[in-house]
Amino acid sequence: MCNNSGGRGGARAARKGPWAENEDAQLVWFVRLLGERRWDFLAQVSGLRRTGKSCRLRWVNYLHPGLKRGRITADEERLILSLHAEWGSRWSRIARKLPGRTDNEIKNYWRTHMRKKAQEEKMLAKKKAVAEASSSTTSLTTTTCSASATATSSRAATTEAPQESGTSMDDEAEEEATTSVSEENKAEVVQYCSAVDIDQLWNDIAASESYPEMMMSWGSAGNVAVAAPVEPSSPVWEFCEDYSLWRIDDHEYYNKIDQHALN
DNA sequence: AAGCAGAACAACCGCCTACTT
DNA sequence: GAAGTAGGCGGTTGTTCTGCT
Repeated sequence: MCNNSGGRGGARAARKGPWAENEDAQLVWFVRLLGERRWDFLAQVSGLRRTGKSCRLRWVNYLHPGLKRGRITADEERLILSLHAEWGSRWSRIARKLPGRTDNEIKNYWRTHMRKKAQEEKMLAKKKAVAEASSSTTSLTTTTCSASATATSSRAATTEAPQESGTSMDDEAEEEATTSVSEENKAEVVQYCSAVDIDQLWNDIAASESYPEMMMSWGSAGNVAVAAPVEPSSPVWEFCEDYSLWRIDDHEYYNKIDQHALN
């Protein structure tokens, strides 16, 4: 029903594969400007040769400022386990209970860790059941298998806790340091964006027959990096350019952030 | 150092639902 | 109410990273 390329007049073939840094920067810039909506439109006017879907996914899973990077902690794992036991594969729902984690992240984590554990437990239980007298163990259902798997995994997670929690502490400290800076930066962005009423902007865009040209005139034209100096110069873009905003998991980036905060 | 296997992560695809016209 | 569209979701695949031999 919904075609990926969607939107009006999308003649160019959408680009696929890994995102380049300039694409990320471009996306961040336009999301800050236009908000997290109308992804097809955003994809079109930003000059990114990506589908709206792809843009949204990139933003939600990788570029969103609220994202927590680093390994899933023992606490998070326990939460995932219990929520998965309750809701099943409702990843987005589970993700809402884990601030800073995306459904994709949790889904991947489950695939690589938990499912394997669950399967192992299942196999063990099966072997055990076969080994034992078949008469007494006929009531071993799939449900109980997975339940025991969950319980065991949970226990395993607890034993791993010391090592993992150490990492998470570091991550949290690091994240906290970053957050304070990004808040500062956000303030700059908000200050800039508040100069323009975004809703009014959307209305104007909707009313305009030639909105792509209108947007292009802002300096997208397929390359914000080059066109960025157009008036008014965006603090977002400057920040992206100077501090590689898109590489939010990069330690070097964090260091730069800290330096930026001190200046 | 090279090769391999498994883990981790990023991205795409297809379907579904909610919303708009 | 029907049709079309945008966005969200879960499943899956492809790529990169990491540790081991």
